[in-house]
Amino acid sequence: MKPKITLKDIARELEVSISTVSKALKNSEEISRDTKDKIQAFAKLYNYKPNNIAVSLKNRRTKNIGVIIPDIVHHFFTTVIRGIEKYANAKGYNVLVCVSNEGYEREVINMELLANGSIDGFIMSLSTETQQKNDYNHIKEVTDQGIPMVMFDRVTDGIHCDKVVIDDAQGAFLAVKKFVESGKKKIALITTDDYLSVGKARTEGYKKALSHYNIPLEESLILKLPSMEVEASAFDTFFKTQEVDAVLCVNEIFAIHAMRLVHGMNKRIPEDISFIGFTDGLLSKFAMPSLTAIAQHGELMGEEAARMLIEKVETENEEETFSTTVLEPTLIERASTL
Amino acid sequence: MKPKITLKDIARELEVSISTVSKALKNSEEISRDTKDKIQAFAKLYNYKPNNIAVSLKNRRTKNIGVIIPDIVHHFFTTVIRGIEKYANAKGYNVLVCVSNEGYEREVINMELLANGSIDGFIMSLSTETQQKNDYNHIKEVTDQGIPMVMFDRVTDGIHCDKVVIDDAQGAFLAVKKFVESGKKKIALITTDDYLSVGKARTEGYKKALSHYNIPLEESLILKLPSMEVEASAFDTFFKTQEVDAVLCVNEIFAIHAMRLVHGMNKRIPEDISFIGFTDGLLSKFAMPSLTAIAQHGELMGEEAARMLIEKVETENEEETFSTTVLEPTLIERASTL
DNA sequence: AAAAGTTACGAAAACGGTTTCGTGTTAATA
DNA sequence: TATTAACACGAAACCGTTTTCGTAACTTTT
Repeated sequence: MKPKITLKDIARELEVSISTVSKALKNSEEISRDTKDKIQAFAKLYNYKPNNIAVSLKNRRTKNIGVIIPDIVHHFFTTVIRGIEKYANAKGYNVLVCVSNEGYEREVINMELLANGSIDGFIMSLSTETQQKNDYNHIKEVTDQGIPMVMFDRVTDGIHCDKVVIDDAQGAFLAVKKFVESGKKKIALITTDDYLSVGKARTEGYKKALSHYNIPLEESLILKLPSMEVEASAFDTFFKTQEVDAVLCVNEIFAIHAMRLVHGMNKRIPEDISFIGFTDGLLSKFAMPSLTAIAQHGELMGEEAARMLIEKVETENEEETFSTTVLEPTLIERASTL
Repeated sequence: MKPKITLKDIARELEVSISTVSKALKNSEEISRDTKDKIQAFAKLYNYKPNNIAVSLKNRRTKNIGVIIPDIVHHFFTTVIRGIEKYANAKGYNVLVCVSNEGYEREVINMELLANGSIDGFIMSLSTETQQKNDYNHIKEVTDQGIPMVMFDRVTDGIHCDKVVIDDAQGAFLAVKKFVESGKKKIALITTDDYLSVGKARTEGYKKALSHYNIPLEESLILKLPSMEVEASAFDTFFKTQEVDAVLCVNEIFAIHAMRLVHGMNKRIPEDISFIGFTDGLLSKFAMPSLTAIAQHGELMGEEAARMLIEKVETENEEETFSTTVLEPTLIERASTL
């Protein structure tokens, strides 16, 4: 075991000052070729690497960006992280991921933790609990301190910062459009309660599309689940009592579950009932039949968020000016629609 | 915008020394009740929070643990992270996740980055490229520096450290056992090339089980794919040329893909051909028919890894003694087997 | 009343770097 | 030869904490 070597060690060993070593390792013009060669060789030999913590403390820059997501076991969020990593790594930034686990408490803890020096800026998506409580003081505190912040997907008007979202309403609109154009009339929506910003937007898009195509809105065709958990009985009674020929689901799981149920009822997919699901993830691709999906372009979203954040981090913030990037969703057609 | 407040600020404002402030905030006995009250009130008012970077530098402890995984868009790894987070957070540790993206280069970069002061210890799983190159010097360097390290799932004998794995051979054995007990005879294995430690172990378990049940091993029943990508044509010719009544796949994707193919060939699942897949993830649960799976208990694995790591981090390492925890896989029976 | 012990606080070093500003030595200029 | 400039390096401050040690001002003991 050879413990880490420091500038001081090198200085002592080579009988020069610490500042000389520091400069030599940065190839400073101030230091003679000879001395630099000697020091650099020594440093390489002993595999010297500067201590990040010390550098961060001195520079007041960490080259880390903090990401807080509600759930790591969730395809969409992981694709966003992938996008963030991609851009950030290319720019020489390190990504620290923390998980709020959909809870307010952990979101606060993680933010405070990272905010106290560990990162140069935040990228985050709100936990459901935070959105339900509608309490954003922990976030306001961070932005008030001048720490750059970008919110994505689950955002709020309550915070003044850069944002990147997809046009969820437009996604729902696209789905309904697809249904209508293939002759569907009784179009159902399976969603969660409105506490999630995205859920609300999707419902709006659904309604707008119906009215745009002159299809009367029937509230009974909207199934609202209290949470993201699949409640089998709710699905059951819904499909037993409602006449539908197309179903839009706000997530893959709902869609897959519904398709199974319908399959068991001896209806054909997509002829008798078509399906479209939000969040083009693994399940959509591998479902049986494969599920037509509204892609949310998580990776792109992540890249964009990282781009915005790093931009803010690296410019001396002259004036505070925030923008929101709205990504367009795309319909990925598969076997569950005509 | 109110920038962060430091000890120095408080000291200046209250006309005491920095040390007094520091002690007062830690409720030191050395400081009088009056002074402590005054300082604590002031600190609370201005929402003072110590700078983590400075504390880390001083204490040479970060309370962070670094996790390096090959892929974030992967259910198994995310469940492991969930387990790590669960244990680590409970112990007051923060988890920093970095992604090697299955590449050697990024694995090295991430390790060096985190190793230089950002974390107290590592939990990692090898990238495929690293396993292919069989080059572990970057890891050796870290452990040589005395930084605690726990490897999970994709581990190597080349590194001397704590490990936690599941008994992959046993998992394959369980699957074959299940097949045999339901009367299957022509048992196929779909796997990747042996460069992954886990793949090798699974193949071994498969072979061992066959011999245990006196079933002749037919190499032609083993389909080896060059990568994790599904090569449709390879699957196609395999199922067209081979007579099989049961298939064990090393991952969900292979299994789902094969099931689809077989479905299209008008064979019944599970009656004509049964399926079992490794890694009980989302796809297994929602496949059609649902897939009998070998659960790898990612969350448990994560918890165990975190436990081992924090144990090492917190004890003054008297002597170096390493252990490997082997988790037992479980067969989750679903509709794809009899 | 002198000696010893408390109490309450401050000075300073340390963590591991970066960076500004000197300064002694040599080389170039007047 | 005296003056100046270039060169090569070191001292020291600084980032924001923690912690050891020293000490002035009281209080207690004898």
